[in-house]
Amino acid sequence: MTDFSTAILNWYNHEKTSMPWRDEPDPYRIWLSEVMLQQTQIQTVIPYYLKWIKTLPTVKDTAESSEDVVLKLWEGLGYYARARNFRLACQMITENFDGIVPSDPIQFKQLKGVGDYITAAVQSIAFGHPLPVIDGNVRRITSRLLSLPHPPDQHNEEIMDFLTLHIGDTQPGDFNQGMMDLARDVCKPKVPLCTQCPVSCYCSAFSDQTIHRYPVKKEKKIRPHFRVAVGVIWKDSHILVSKRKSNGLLGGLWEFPGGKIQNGESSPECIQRETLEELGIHVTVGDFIKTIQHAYTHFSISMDSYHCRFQTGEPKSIGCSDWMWIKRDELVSLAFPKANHKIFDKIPEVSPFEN
DNA sequence: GACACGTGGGC
DNA sequence: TGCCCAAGTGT
Repeated sequence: MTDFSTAILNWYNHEKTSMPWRDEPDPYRIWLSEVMLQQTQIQTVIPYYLKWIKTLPTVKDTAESSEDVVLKLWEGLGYYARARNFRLACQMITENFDGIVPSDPIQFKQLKGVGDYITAAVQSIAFGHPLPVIDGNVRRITSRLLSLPHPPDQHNEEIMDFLTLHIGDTQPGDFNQGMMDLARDVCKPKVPLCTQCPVSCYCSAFSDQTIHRYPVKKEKKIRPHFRVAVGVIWKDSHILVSKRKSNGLLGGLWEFPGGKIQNGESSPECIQRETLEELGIHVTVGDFIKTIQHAYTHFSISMDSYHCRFQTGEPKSIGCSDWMWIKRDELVSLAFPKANHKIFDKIPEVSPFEN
């Protein structure tokens, strides 16, 4: 136990904020919270976490659930592979470990969606293994403590050495959470509150008055912009939705058929081409509905939507994993990316092609 | 090691 | 408004 680790633990025990999974004895629930917290802030996670443990309270429940149920619970959280992998990992535990979350870090890390961070977090918090977590918060605070001269990704070894020196073997979970909480609440990205920091006396950047230089930033990349067109395809009072292939962007979620607009192509032409390519059907394009702007992390889109009338062909899953005709009111029960809800809100109860 | 992979909030 | 940031993992 070093003076530094004592300062972290004292701060943590005094300032500890309440979260539904904090002091939770069940490794499954701690693990679920860590999966949801990847690249996602606490206030966003809380309602999703509570809904999940109410619906799927144990490893066995998640292992026996369907992918659709899991994606519906995750709808709006983003990074949907997390949900698919967590379900697969629970199935692995049911089959190989008798439904018990492994307390051996080597075995635990074999599970789908479990990397260095999740392993260290769950194994330290739930089982007391002295494994340091390295997340975005820890990288930032360590960059400042040690005045690391390059972006933190290039200093993994120094960061790990520093944490290994201080984590101790009596309260590794509290130390890890203390480091993350302190970095989040005090050693903030833009305006660090150094006067409130219990470890400023150990901080190289603070003593040099160069906090603002750290962490050293990587060069940023430009994000491409895509134009997309989709059709709300009517056959009598039903509309057609297709399910995206289960890997890749928004994998396994339902959407309106459509795709990227090609050079020189109009939105209606794009919809006719995409519905033929993806589903093997012919449609006519009717009234324009609206255009939606949506920004993802690595690209942005503008999406035109049109009412369409189904003409000929029997839908086939060519460029998608599934399709179905649904009534307008059934749409609310489906897993849907947020952008498509904005179109859904504009859809009338009855087909615009009815008399 | 670089890139794909979502979404909401802050300023 | 546009850009940055947030409890990472898989390929």
